[in-house]
Amino acid sequence: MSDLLERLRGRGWRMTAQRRVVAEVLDGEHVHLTADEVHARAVAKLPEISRATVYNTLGELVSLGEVLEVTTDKRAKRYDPNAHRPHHHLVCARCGAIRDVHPNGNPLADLPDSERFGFTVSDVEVTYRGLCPDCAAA
Amino acid sequence: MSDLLERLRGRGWRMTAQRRVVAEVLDGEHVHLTADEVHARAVAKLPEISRATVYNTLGELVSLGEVLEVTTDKRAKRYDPNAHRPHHHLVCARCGAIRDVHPNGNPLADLPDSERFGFTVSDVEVTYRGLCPDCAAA
DNA sequence: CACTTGACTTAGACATTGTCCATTGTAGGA
DNA sequence: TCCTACAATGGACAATGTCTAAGTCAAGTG
Ligand SMILES: [Mn+2]
Ligand SMILES: [Mn+2]
Ligand SMILES: [Zn+2]
Ligand SMILES: [Zn+2]
Repeated sequence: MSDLLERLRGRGWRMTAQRRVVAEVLDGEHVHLTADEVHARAVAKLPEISRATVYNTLGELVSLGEVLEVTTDKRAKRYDPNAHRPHHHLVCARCGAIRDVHPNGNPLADLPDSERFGFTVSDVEVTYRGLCPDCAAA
Repeated sequence: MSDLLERLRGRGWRMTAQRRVVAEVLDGEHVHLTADEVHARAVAKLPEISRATVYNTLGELVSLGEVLEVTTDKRAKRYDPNAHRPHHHLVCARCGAIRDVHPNGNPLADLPDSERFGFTVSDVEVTYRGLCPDCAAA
């Protein structure tokens, strides 16, 4: 994550202990934490960090394009550090586990003009749902 | 919507003024109202209907498969009476307008086994985003 | 290194969306 | 018409997210 911290510093970010900790928490593959989960993990490293700062920092990271906001469930937004390789999501309907996936083809091309209603279509999100191996076994 | 009411009566639903009004509100093409929007429209027809009843009734309609829950924005769930023809959604990123769309192809087939991580994949949701004609003009 | 300043953090109030429960009301059958 | 199980109600509560006023501090300046 020092890559991320370097980029942020280069963008004029003031480097604080709080921001460093949030950036550290958002590291890894298939990481899709809610704001409160980020806060809980950040508190473990920096007990006095506040909820508001976690929300603020996540919002800034999203604005900067360094983190994606994903809404695979109807409850809380999730924050995804894998912002550099476009991808979609596979979600377990039972336990909520989320994996990054890279489907073949281009779903944008599958939407004919007659189904665009004059919209300028620029983006598409695909969410696959099913049961993860553990939940399917149970 | 008397189709819907007939089906519901056939399923043993007790018919109340409240349920009738909620069913009436959920009629039409490209209808994707939030619970509070449904409540506001229901109140116009039946002033004493409560918020809890609207939530309860929507939940029941979803359980019965007569209405779909869609989460095209990160705020409130939306309720979609078009539950009988599978479809996806096209959303204006600026004003939130939502249209039902029917893309070509089968996105499930575009997810290779190597990208399924052992999941049993059963469903896929596709959300197209862009600007509606009005918002693109502005 | 000390100073300064505006950006950052904090705690908690507030807002929105949704759920739950005890009480009251009523649809529909006997 | 009466009964009763099911439904509606209002309000408390919960979860998630936003906002603000006041205090704090990173980092540039000299
Ligand atoms: Mn992801
Ligand atoms: Mn729809
Ligand atoms: Zn699972
Ligand atoms: Zn629009």
